[in-house]
Amino acid sequence: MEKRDYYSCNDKMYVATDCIVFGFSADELKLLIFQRRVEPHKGQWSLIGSFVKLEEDVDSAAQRVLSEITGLDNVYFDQLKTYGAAERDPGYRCISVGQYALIRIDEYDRELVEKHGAFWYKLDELPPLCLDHDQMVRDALKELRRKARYQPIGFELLPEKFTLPQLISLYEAIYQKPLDSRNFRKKILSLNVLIKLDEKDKSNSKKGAFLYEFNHANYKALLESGYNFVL
Amino acid sequence: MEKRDYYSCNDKMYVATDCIVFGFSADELKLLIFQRRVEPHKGQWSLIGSFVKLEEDVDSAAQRVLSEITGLDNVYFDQLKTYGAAERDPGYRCISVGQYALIRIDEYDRELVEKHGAFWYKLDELPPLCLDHDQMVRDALKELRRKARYQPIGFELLPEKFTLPQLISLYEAIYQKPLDSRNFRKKILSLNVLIKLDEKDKSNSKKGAFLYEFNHANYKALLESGYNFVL
DNA sequence: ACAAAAGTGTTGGCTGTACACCCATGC
DNA sequence: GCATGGGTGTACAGCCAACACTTTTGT
Repeated sequence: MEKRDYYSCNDKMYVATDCIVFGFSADELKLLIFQRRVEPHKGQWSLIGSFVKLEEDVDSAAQRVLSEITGLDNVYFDQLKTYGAAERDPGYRCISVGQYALIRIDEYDRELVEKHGAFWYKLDELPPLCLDHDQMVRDALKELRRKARYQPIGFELLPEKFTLPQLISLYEAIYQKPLDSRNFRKKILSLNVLIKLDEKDKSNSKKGAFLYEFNHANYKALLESGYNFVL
Repeated sequence: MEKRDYYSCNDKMYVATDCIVFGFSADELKLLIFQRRVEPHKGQWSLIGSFVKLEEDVDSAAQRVLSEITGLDNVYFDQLKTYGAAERDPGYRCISVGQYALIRIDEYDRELVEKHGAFWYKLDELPPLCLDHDQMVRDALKELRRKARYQPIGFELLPEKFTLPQLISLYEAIYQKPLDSRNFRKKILSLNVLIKLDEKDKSNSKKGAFLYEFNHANYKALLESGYNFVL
């Protein structure tokens, strides 16, 4: 960046971005964490993050990190909030922009993840994390629950083709409580954002469950014509 | 800060915080803005903000700025989102944590505000703002609308004692549409978070409207016992 | 034939919304 | 006595929540 610095009488500091990466498999919500590779707190469990570079958007930094560790390029992610307490990082003054990401757990690159020393942990078996990362996880889970009610972001956690029992089980995992399958089906189908396919998935039952796809066009139309639906 | 810098091979940058300051008077939502005093874009209209200092929380920086300009110490504010595009500020690489604040417009220090060259503008008569501040205002308004539905933050914009017609008019200003006063009264009174006083405010009518106070204890209890109310 | 998961409808209660008139007072 | 804003009640509709049985098919 060859620009003049107009602000040089003020303080500069590090800006990091940390990603709270959710996945879903075997009816459980999982989180991707790894062991910190820099001092201080080297070796402690940590969210996946990176410092933001001078010539890089904060969002690009999150995308870069996600892509480095999972091998995925088009991951859904969104900003959570920024953690800016003066003493949050003993390494030096550093603020962190928390972002939460949703990953189709069957698509990520297992080798790449392992090469980086990263692991998927069940949400309720998470070890303690370094710095304020535990707080970030709590905040992200709250935001995921909030957002999943108003936008069908849950689909980001499932494969392209999925069954209704899978979808129900995902929402049960997000809200940590059992849902009534009849009511759930009624609601979700009435939105007209699912395309029923002619295939069945028989991996979980002899009868087999019909596969569905998400209908992006209808969803967009729904949003534009007054989005007052709740899942 | 006399600490060792563990991260010195990474980039440092400026961190600013900008406040989207809402007020309410004469049935209109207003925003506090001022003319930027530093290059580049000196003299252009801008939100109220400051660089964050090394030894200062991001939130403290926002509080400091609000207090400097309005003379108020206990202003309600909350984080909106962080604006981190690499090219957002031509002065140098600088990310900004946007925070929105709600102010009782009758309590702030008029002289102090004027001394800083700040003004209250009606939301729909706002001049163009510098950098990405227009976007911040749009985002803040959206968040204010969202949040006002689930938490009675609207009260932060009214004096300690207020009338129901005032409260209705505030919500009409926030949502930019007329509300049905009977339904609004029913809903808000059923929450049991208002204390009816024996005083009337006769400044707007000969009959006079009863004054109310916000009942913080009942509100807290309501929140704790499963907060499923919507205004 | 039986086990195991998938799929399907109805009802009652509650909540949001639409709607119009009387009340109190100062002038 | 009249003009102005403050305050009140009812009826209908739509939505959410509760609830149990039939279907399919592989073994």
